[in-house]
Amino acid sequence: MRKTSAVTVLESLASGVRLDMYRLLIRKGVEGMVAGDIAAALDLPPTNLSFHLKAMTQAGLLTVEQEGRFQRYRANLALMQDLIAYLTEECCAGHPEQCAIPRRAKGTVSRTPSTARTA
Amino acid sequence: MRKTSAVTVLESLASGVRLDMYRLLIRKGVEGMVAGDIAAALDLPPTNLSFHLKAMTQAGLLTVEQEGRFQRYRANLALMQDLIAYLTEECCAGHPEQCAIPRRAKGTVSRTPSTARTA
DNA sequence: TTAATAGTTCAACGATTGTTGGAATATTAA
DNA sequence: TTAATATTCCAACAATCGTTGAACTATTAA
Repeated sequence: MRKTSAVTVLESLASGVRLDMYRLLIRKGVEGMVAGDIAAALDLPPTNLSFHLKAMTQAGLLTVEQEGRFQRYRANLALMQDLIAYLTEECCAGHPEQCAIPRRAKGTVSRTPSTARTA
Repeated sequence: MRKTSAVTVLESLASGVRLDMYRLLIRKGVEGMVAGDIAAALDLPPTNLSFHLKAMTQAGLLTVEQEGRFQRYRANLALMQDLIAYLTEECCAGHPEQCAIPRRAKGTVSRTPSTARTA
């Protein structure tokens, strides 16, 4: 992950509203949620919801898929894993015995339901 | 971790400068770095550096310890772990088989060099 | 004591962000 | 076709954020 991407992802999580949106969607997994249901769950006016959904989708944190007149949003789990790796990269470099952050084996790549952008 | 704390931590990482600062410090582990060396490494004017160090320290992401006329900063690894747990909490709730995010065993707590606030 | 070094605080400014209502677009139902 | 529903786009405004220079405090060296 590049720095600019990491900043964009972090920005798009750094607000109470967007954090709620992301956590709501990550719970739903592959099912995801349509925009209207997210609005209802979090009690947000549609304009505002759309603003945040767009920001998060552009950051890659969410994916969208059209379903008739609904838009279904899903959390992008792979990107979250990349972010976590970026944040903890080379933690305690050269002194793994001091380090409390769990390390992933090198080359470990996990399969994800869907990483592709739908938009 | 509470939502307000998570937002504060994410805000304090959501900028190129602060992300660089954090990643620099997490590499140093328990050694940490004094403010002047951080400024030199990232080529930042002291006023600006101090502004960001303060924000990150108040968010709990960094700890400070005075050493004579120097201030030594260290990354708070425990808080990063809490944040990661918060972000991935209840991922794919009820459908672990769909989920690509690695789960931590319940009750897993890792020892960290220092979690206490020094200031 | 005086001077130098390390770092923080303050005030100001420009830039960016979040929220809102209203208008626009797209899809489905009547 | 027309009307209703779902969602996005646009413009405006207030609020917040990041950067800077100048002034300040604390510690150490001369």
